[in-house]
Parts: sequence; structure tokens; C-alpha cells
Amino acid sequence: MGKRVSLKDIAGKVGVSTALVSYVMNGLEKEKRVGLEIVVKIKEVAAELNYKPNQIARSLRKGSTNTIGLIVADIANPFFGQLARIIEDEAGKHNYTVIIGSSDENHIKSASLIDTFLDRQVDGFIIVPSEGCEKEIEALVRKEVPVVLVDRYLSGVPTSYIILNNYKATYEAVNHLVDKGYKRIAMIAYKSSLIHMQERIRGYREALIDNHLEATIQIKELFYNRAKEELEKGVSELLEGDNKPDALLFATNALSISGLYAIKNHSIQVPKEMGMIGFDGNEAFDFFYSPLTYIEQPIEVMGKESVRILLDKIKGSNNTEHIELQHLLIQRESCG
Amino acid sequence: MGKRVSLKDIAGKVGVSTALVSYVMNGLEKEKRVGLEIVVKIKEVAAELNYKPNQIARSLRKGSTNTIGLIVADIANPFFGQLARIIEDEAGKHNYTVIIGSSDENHIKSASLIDTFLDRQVDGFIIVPSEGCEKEIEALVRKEVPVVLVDRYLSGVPTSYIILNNYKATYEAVNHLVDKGYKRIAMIAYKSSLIHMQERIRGYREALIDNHLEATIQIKELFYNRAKEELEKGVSELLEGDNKPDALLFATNALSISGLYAIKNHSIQVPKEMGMIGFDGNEAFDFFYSPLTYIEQPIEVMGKESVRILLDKIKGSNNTEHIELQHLLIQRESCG
DNA sequence: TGTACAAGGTTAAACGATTAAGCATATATT
DNA sequence: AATATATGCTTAATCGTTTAACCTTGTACA
Repeated sequence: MGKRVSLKDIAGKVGVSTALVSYVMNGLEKEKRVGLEIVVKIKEVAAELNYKPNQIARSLRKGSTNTIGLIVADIANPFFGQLARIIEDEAGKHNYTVIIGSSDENHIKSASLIDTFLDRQVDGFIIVPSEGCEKEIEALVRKEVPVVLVDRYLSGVPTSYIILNNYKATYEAVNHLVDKGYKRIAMIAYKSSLIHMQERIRGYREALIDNHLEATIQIKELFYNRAKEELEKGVSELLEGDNKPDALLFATNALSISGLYAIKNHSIQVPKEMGMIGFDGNEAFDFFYSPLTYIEQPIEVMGKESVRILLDKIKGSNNTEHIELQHLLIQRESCG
Repeated sequence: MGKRVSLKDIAGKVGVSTALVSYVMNGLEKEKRVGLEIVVKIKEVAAELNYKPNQIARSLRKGSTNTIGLIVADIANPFFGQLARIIEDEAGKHNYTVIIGSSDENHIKSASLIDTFLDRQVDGFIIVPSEGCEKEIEALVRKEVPVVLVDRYLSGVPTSYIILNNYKATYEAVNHLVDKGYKRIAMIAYKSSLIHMQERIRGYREALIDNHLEATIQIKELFYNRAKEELEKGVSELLEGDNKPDALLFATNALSISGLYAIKNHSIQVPKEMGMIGFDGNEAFDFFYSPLTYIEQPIEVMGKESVRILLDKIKGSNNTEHIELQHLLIQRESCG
């Protein structure tokens, strides 16, 4: 890797100090009263040598890297892939670079990523927090590192966040199922104390209660790392149990997809025998023989706003913003 | 953002020079003959102050950042999302961080990302090259920046790369369709001079020729940025044309998915009326009413090997490796 | 004539870590 | 006793950029 052109090279060639070159390169020629001739000459030589500032050196000196750390559950998951893409584009517009890490919903991995990114002096974080990572996030807040949580937040940890109106989303989904005549609606969720999950579950519960169907509440809470297998088992249990449900509500995109596989394997008729509502859009939803009704998240807004809030913070804002976005229920054929 | 603990802080507290602290922190206490007592004391204080080395400073000094730049077509595309995830994990094992950018198959964006990443002094690149970015990649090679191309390569540009056996993959896919009795097989591809696309097309062509079906060759080459619309149109044209095909071969994952939508919209019977073979796996393939036969790429190997080759290069290897991975034809119901 | 101040530049410290070179002192070797 | 070697630590340069502080010369103004 050949040596790159530095300020010194230009300064040497023009015959001035590096300070002058730096001023010109940063557009401070007026403010710092650099002679017109010299300005021209410096620009010429810089172009000729194809000078590019070393951001590492600049970062060290300025104490900021123009980099933001993004931690998602899994970048291979299309939901987070899309989110990452939006964040990447939005950050790029403001001259920020994004480094991405996948936590696998594991707070140990999250902590390790946070450390790695801190060592690299990121200017701030956008984090999809894992269960149990309160301490790590609190530590960031204490150090006054700018942080925005997305998709979920941690109660008791004073950060900005941007989430879906999870409660309302599942509440209305259940209402929709009830309207369509379903009477024994079960929910498939993750076993998690994270608030987005708790709120989605609460929305489900309270909707059933408000419809006087509390007796039919049935929730399968699965472990993230073995969700696929547990889901197979859970669905089988539901179908063979005494309270066989006539509709399923899924709490996340990944669960919805796994659910589709399970339903397919059991050759169950949707929507006749079983109504279904999924979470987030997915091509699989469209090609399922009974296209899935689902809860749509405004992922673009979520990504863009998270960047905006973070950059505000990085620029010194002390506002703590709590944004709750509205979902959309995309109605199709999977529930009558 | 509060100030972090530096070597100087530890040195001050222990009462030694920063050099000693640096030695101890880097495990050079033996080699550099640091006194046992001091070693213990330094480690104590470092732990107490929770010292973390500033990677930016270290990078500046060492001339390497332990960062690799990954440029894919679109991180929101699950194929690239998965690839990125594998690369992230693999790089992490070797203590490297990944910064990711999406080029949208646009060489201007690619160039801009390369510049940004170079300014940040990445130690090397893993790139999914866009059409027309020969000059940029050549420039990297000339500067002796370690580069590995994945998914495609650029002929005439001497880099390491790792790709699929694209020719063989489509050749065998066509053979499979012919075996199944299809006689008018059309291909849906991107209009691109990139070799992976050319090879996929060549495999299709030559397989038809070898089966004495050259008269039936029909290829729709679509523009990347308007692929979805063009695909709708292209499929309609094919279906209404004089040489209505009885099978479709798709050249990429995204095209396959769009193709499924088109076929769905036209209510065509697969595999009776139309055989289909897609590229890469996708959940949508599974839920299409006639589960799609597809060409599978060993994406895990592709990701891991690309990291290995890159790290070898970063460590000074001068080998230029050209790896061609074997595909797998996953046979299901979409072609009889 | 002396004082201000503007114009146009340089110097050098700083960011934090690394590392070659040097300087004592103690011990071993002849 | 003189020299060599080992031990244990410090000094200071370096990476490339930024930026406060300073220096010099020329011009304006009283």
C-alpha cells in the first residue's frame, strides 16, 4: 500500500507551511488571510498530487470521526438490512460513515460491539437494544455518548428512541381478526422482557379482554436462538391442544415467516381453518397461497429520523426525543 | 462525550513513562524487560481506570486500521445482507471491523465509496464490482491496496476474486429444463457487461446450442434501475410473442422474485404451462405455489474465503487467487 | 515620527499510541 | 579490576492534521 500524499508533501512542493495548506484545504483562506496567489498555487498542487486528507489523523486531532456505529440484531435479516440501508444513505448525506454490527439479540455481543465501536471513537450510536443490555447503554449515557435506540427502548434508561406504536398495532390486528369472526386467537411471540415485545403482547391481551375473549388468550413465547424449532413444536401443541386456535398473530417478521412454514407443513387451510396476521412486509407473505395480512412499519421514517436525532445529539442537542410511529394494517386474504 | 482514559493517565498515576504502559498493554513486558512489580501495578491501574486504547491514535501511528471496506450492490438485498453478515463475523474473529456501503450497481457511487473508505484508511476492500468501475479498481491495484472481488470480477483487472461457476450453473439449469421436456426456454437477465452476467448468459446459450435448440434462444436483458417495470413488460412480450416460451430461467435472485410476481399476475400455470428456475434461495421461492427449483450459491464459503484471501493480502501475500465455487441445483416443483 | 492595524505568513503544540534509541545500575565474566 | 552483559526504565520522534499564538512587513492615520 503506497504512501499517500500528505499536507507536508503539498507544503513542500509549494514552499509554504502545512498550516497554510490546511487552511486552504478547509476553505479558511479568507478567514485566515491567505494570499490569493498562494491559494491558487496550493489548490493546483493539491489537485495535481490528488491530495485526500487522512481522516484518521483528522479524527485524532478533532476528536470526532464522522462515523456512527449501528448495532442491529442481524444484518442478514431483511428488516434490519433495509433499516441499515436507509441509515447508510441518510448518514452519507451528512458525510457520516456507518459501521454495522449484528448482536444476535445477545447482550454480550452487543457489549462487545459497543466496546469495539467506542475504541474506534464513533461519534454516536444507533442501537437496536438486546434484552439485558441496560447496563451497557446506561454506561454510554453516563459517558454522554450520543445514542438513539430504534425498534425498541429500555425503560428506565434515559435515551432518545424511535419505535412503532406496538401496543396499538397488535390491538388493532386482534380487533381486525375479531371483526372477521375469529374467536380463538393465539399469539406467537419471543420470550423477552424487551418493551416492544411486551407491548405487542399487551396489545394482544387487552384487545381480547376488551372483546370479552380473555378466556381464549394463548401465547407461545419462544427463545430467539431456537425459535424455528420451538415454533414447529409450539404450533403443533396449539393445533393438538384442547383450545385449538382459529387464528394466529405473529409478533415479528422472522416469526411470521417461520410460522408460514409451520402452517404449510401442517397443511392447514388459511383463512378458513386458520386466520393469520404477520409483522412487517415480506415477499414470502405475498406468495403464500393466501397472501398474508400484516402490520406494516414505516421503516423509512424510522431510519431517517434515527439519523436525524442522532446527528442533532452529536451536534450538541440535549433533547431526549421519544418518537412513536404509526403502523399500517395491510389487509389481504389471510384472515377472511 | 467525556474524555477517555489515555496511556498518559495511567502513566501519571503509576509514576512511569507512557512507553512502559504501552509495552505492558501490548503484552511486551517480557520482551521489553519491564519489572514485575511495575507490570502488576500498571495492569491494576489500567483495570481500575477501565483503560481502552484509542484505535484512532493507534491506527495513525501504525498505518493500519484493522478495518475492511465492504462494497455490495445493496445491503437491503438479502443475498448481500447474508454475505455481509458472514464477512462481518469472519472479520470479527480476526479483530477486523467492517464498514459497508451500497453501490446500487452504479460505478459513480462505487467510486465515491472507495474514496470515502480510502480516506478512512481501510486496510483493504471486499468489493462486488459494478459495471464500469474498472478504472477505480485498477487504481486500487496500482496503489497496492489489498482488494478481493466477490460475486463477479473484471476481466483485465488483475485482482483476486471469488465467484460462482456461473457458466456451468446456468448450463446445467438449462439442461435440467431440457431433460424435463421444455423446448422453448427463455432467459431473464440484466443488461450488463459484467462477467458473471455474461457467463450466466453464455451458459444458457451454449446449453441450448448443445441441445440443438439454438433457434429458441430468447433473452430479455433488463436495466438494473428499472428492472421491475421492464420485467413486467418483458414477460408480457414473451407471453404474447410468436415464440411464447415454455420455461424461464432467471439470472439473479432479485430477477427471480420479480419474475414470480409477473407470473403470478399473469396467472400462468407452473410447471405445466411454464417451467421456472431461479437464482439463490429465497423464502418467496418456498411459498410460491409451485416451489421454485433454483441455483444455490455457497454463500458462506464465498464470504469466509473472501475474508481469508483479503487478510492474507493485508499480511503481505502477493498471491492472486481466482476461486470458482460450485453451485447446487435445488430441484423442486417449478419445472416438472 | 510614532502608533495601529491589517495582511500574510510561520511555529509549534496537540491529539494518543508506538517504538527505536539511549541511559543508568547491577551482575557476570575474564 | 576491567569489561561485558543483563535489567529496567526514560526520552523523544513519529503518524497527519488542526489551530492558537506569534512574527514580520507594509500601509494608514494622528
